[in-house]
This record gives sequence, structure tokens and C-alpha cells, in this order.
Amino acid sequence: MAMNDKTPPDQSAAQAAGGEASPPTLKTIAFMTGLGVTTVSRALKDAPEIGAATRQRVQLVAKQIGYRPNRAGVRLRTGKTNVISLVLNTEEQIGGFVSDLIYGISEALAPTPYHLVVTPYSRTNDPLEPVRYVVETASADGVIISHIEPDDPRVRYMTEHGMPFATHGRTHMGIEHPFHDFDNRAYSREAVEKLAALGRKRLALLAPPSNLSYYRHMRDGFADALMEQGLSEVPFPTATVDHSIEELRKLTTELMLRPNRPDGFVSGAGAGTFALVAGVEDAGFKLGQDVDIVSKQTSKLLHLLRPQLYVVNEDIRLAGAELAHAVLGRISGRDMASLQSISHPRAVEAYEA
Amino acid sequence: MAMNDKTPPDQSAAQAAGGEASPPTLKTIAFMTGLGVTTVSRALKDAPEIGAATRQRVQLVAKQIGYRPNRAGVRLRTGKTNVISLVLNTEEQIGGFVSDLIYGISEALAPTPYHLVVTPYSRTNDPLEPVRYVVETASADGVIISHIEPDDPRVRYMTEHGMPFATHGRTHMGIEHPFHDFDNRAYSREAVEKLAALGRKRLALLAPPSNLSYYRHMRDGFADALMEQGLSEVPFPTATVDHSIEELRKLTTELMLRPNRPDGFVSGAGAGTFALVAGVEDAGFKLGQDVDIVSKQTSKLLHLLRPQLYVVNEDIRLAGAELAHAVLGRISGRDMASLQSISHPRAVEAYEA
DNA sequence: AAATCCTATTGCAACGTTACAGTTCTTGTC
DNA sequence: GACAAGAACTGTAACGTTGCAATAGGATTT
Repeated sequence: MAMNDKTPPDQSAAQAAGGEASPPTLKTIAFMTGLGVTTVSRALKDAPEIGAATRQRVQLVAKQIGYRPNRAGVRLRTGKTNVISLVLNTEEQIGGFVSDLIYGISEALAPTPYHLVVTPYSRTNDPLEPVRYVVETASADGVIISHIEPDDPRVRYMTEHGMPFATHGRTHMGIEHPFHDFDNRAYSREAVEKLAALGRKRLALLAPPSNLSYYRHMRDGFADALMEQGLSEVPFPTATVDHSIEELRKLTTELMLRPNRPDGFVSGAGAGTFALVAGVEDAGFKLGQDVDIVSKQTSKLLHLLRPQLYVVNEDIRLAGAELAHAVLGRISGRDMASLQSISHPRAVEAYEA
Repeated sequence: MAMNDKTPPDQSAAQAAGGEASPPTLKTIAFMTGLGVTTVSRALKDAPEIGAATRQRVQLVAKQIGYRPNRAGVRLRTGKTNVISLVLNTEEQIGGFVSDLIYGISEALAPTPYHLVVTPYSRTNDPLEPVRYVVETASADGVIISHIEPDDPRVRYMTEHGMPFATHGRTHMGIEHPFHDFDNRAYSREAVEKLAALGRKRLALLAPPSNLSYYRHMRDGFADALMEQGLSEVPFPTATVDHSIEELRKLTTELMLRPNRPDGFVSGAGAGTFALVAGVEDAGFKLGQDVDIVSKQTSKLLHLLRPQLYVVNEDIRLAGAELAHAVLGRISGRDMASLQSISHPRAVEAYEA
């Protein structure tokens, strides 16, 4: 009887020749165990119709020879890419934001079979373009985007096309979706309260770009707290955290030299705060004396600024991890509620010389 | 005559139904042009044995319907992944280094069919592990690594296994490979010369971790210049740019309070310089008066430190682009010489208040 | 007019995987 | 003892691509 017409994969031959051993495939295991390829495939994914003994045997052999499913094979057959795409603007701000985000995502994906692919776009392009690319070419199972707008075309697009995604920031467009956000409203409120407690009266807000969702949040918290504390705002003309560092410094100096200069700042971003501090000092004023600054920070660098300064930490690495879990949750069909998280600011910390 | 037994891909049916149009494949184009799949495949890659008219017609149709080769199909068939893997330590230093590197790589890869995959590892793991993973699973066509050691096991491993790669930093192990590096030797030399010109006598070096290649380069330039200028070194005990920011600040303060404190610093990294400045000021000394600092910077943030400070810019975005071109060059078999580049520091710049 | 040689095109097979539709064998039921 | 039912396993086909060997048809040579 022709006990086995299963061909031994040329594996053995190649290996004996001492050359580069081509990686083991299902066929290799099938040959080694004397089973069919299909059985091996199912045994490895714990399908119920495979006998317990067989399953164990297959899994043992697979582990022994270091079998890893060929991604291209799986992808071609199932359409599943095992890829999460992080869509990034390459004209991105200065600072470690992207680094930390990537670290956070990477760590969360590490124990999974997912790879992280960076999909860039530059300011010149339509922000929708990279997203469309990923959707059209089905080159990822899920997408993470940041710099969210209240009415974000990317969110609409991916929702309509059934592409799982998570956003770093909330939207306000009547579409439920996974997100992670920092409570910027609470932040700016606390910042104002801190400045009020310090006796400051005329506050300026270094706000995010006005098209982004968290602009509103931060503004609202700022405005509400101003009202409650009976303080007034000194408008920061046209400046946002997105300005070039040098430009921002100049604007700050100019602002400080006006008759009704602010005596307190709430800063919406870590890197911008350096410019703020420099701008204030350049105008001849002293922090902790003429003016106080409360800033968010995503690194620990502001701790090193010797002028007295108040900071609230935003953990971007954590955000990355949350976002990764959110997309994965979406992909595996978990219910929406568990995929939406907001991290709240800890109390304002003072770092004094 | 059965003019065509080519089956129309269910494309049309699906599209007519108004549902999600499955992306066009070679089969789609073959059906539309009345040609065979093979012909279409070859026509699209400008194979010489295809008639000019046919080629043009195929390419036109392909463009019209927005055909994009299915990556999984190509990858399964050819083994080519069209992926470049960036291997990263997720315990990475503070600051925008990784961001800029990724931006640079992304921009260089944008006009190519290559995707950028981030392959992380944490300090607890063997640094060789992620590299081995990529090689064993053939999950990338090329690899970029940083934090290079003079005798780097990853370089050895990838060379032995024929995996194209480029390194951010040089090695000294008798293996030729593509790299990009910053001339840290020239940098520390120029830094010392600048400090000498300012009349400083006792210099300290905030060096990179001693296992890394550029530690030697920076040290050599420092030592040579010290000798030439007849200056002496004040050893910076155990401190490297890899220390935690806070620790580094403390060490600096301690150093400054010793009897033979330095009157000049050469800093090997941007983020560490913040700690240096803070440490000096905490000890009660003034920059530009008691002590001068020359630092590398990879962002523009140091420009904002108001104490007088001297900086040399290192363009990490450029490094990323160079590295990307180097791996791609390696993959396409370009000769080694054109894949090795060193960027030289511009003159020391002063940023004064 | 036959043989030869190109040119342009073709189908088949295979990469590694999984869905599907069997097939064999054991066990239990009447 | 016949038969149904389930358990355990199997082969075939297909995802989209490209290398290979083959072929049809026309032009060129003999």
C-alpha cells in the first residue's frame, strides 16, 4: 500500500545541503506528523474537530521546529493583514510626541501578531489620501489617526467603508467610534484655578490649532474657569501650539510688551512652552514674579526649566497603548463603550528651583 | 468560435450590486483588454516581449481603473515584501530623535512601493532578537538599525544571512556595510576649540554610552583637541547621555560643587544638555560667565534656553532619508561606496539672549 | 514551398494558507 | 446485522501574482 503520497517538502534536501533552510510551512509539519496539511492548519488554531492527541502532537512539532505562519499566505487567503497602520503627518511638530506614541503602540502590539506600519503624509497632501490608500488597498486591519477635528472626514470615510480605527481625540459628528483622549477641558480649568490661586488676573491661552477637537475642549475649560474665577482673558493673537518655535517666541515677547500684558499663561503643549518662557524672559519679565505659566508636558524636559513653572503631565505612551487596544478591540468586535477612554490630568505640579 | 473562455471576474456583478467593489486585479484588466493575465502582468512591468501598442493599452486601462498590485500576491509569489523594517528600542531616550528619524525615512520611502514597519524591542530583550525575527520570517527586504556598537552582533548576523541593512553609525569590525553617520569626532573637536577660544581650561565631556560606536569618535575628537589646545579634562563620573534626565542634573550639580570643577562642557546630546544647564545653575553658577556649554542639538529647542549656549545641529531627518536610500541602494545592488555617508557639523553657532 | 526564426501572446503551475465539501472510521441504536 | 450519527481527518480549490514552457502567427530565409 502506498502509505503516503505526501511529498516531503524539499526542506530536508535543502537543509542537508547546509544551505539556507527555507522556513518550515504547514507542509513541513504535515510531512513530519504524517497528517494532512488541512489537519495541521486546523490543529494549530485549536479547531474543535481535531482530536486532542493530534492537536497536541502537531503543536509540539510546530513549536519544536519554530513554525511561524507565512504572513503573505494568510493575507492572500483570508484578506487579513495583521497590520495596524499609524497615519502620521510628517510635518509634525517638534518634540517627542510621535516617538512616545509609537513606543506605546508598539508595546501594546508586541504580544500580538500585529505589525505597526507607519503611513505618512505631508501637509501638502489631502489628509484623507493616506487613509483612502489604506482602505482601498486593504493594507491594514486597523488604523490609528491623531490630530482629530470635530467633524473629521477621515472618521466619516473609515466608518462608511467599515475600516476599524481609533482616534487620538474625540469627534462631534454623531458617529460613535473608539478613541482615546486627554481631558483637556479639565486641564485648562485646573490651570486657570492654579493661576487664580496665585493671584493672577489677566490670563492668556496658548491654544491648539483651532480646527482640532481639543481646541474647543481646552478653550471651554479655560473660558468656564475664567468666568467662575472672575478673571479676564488677554487674547493671544493668532498664535497656536503649531507655530514655529521661533515665531511663537517673538509673538510672546510682543504680547508681553503691550500695555495690557497677561500675568498668567496656560500652555496647550510642551514644546511651545519653551518658546513661551523664552519670550517672557526676552521681554524682561520674570517667571514666578511678573507672570506664571502652567503647561502641559509630555516629556520630563520642562522639569529642567529653572524659572518657576507649573506642569501637568500627559502620558502619550499610555495614549498609544490605549489606542492600540482600542483598534484591536474594534477589530475583534468588542462593544464600543470599552474602547473609548479619557485620561484625566493629575493635579498641577509645581517644579521650583 | 468560443472567442474567450476568460471568465469575467465577479467584479462587474459586485460593482453593479452597488456593494463594496473588490479591488481590481490582473484578471480584471485581462478581461477588460481581452488579453491573458500573464500578458497584462508583463505589460505592466515593461517587459520587452510585449508589443508597444498592447503595453500602452494595458497601462492606460490599469491607470484608469486604479489598479494596484496586491502586495500579498506579489509577496507570496516572489518573496519580496516591499517592507523596510526600522528596529527600535522602546526604552528609547527622551526627545524627538525617533520622530525625526521616522519622518526622514518615510519621506524617502514615499515615492517607492516600500512600507515602513516599526519593529520594537525592549531593553530586557536581546537586541539581536528583533533582527533575527525579521530575518527568519523574511518579513522585510531591508532593515535599519541605530545605536551601533563598534563590534555589532546585529551587523554580523544580517551580513551572514544576506539581509540588506543600513546602520545609523559606523562599526569597526572589518565588515563593509551601508551606513550614515554624523561626524562626532569633528564635532567634539570643534566644540573644544570653541571653548578654548572662550578661554576655558578644564573641560568635561558628557559622553554617549561607552558601548556605542560614536562614544569612541566623540572621545577621540575631544581628547585630540584637548591635547592640541593644551587643556585638561575633568572626568564626568559615570554619566552618559543615556542617564535619566533627573539623575544627570544631580550629577552635574555635584560635579560643579567639587574643588576642581570644570569651566566648560561638551555635550553629546540635546536632551541631556537641558539637564546640564539646570545642574550648572542649581550649583549657583552662570553660563557664559563661570562656565560655557557647547551642545549638539537635533531639534531647535536649545535655541530657547536663554543662558548663553553654543550649539551644533545634527539633522536626524536627513539621517533618516540617507539611511532609507542606503538600504534601498543595497537592495537594488548598488555598490557599497555610494551607500556610505557622513554628515559633517557646521560651525559652532552661538545663540545669545 | 518548406523550413526557420522571431514576435507577441498564452496557459499552467506554484508560493502558503484556509474554506468547503467530502471521506473514512468508530460508536451507538434498533 | 444493518444503519445512522458523529468524530477525525482528508483533498481540492482558490486568494493574486509571476516564472516557465509552449504556441500561434507572421516574416524571413533557403
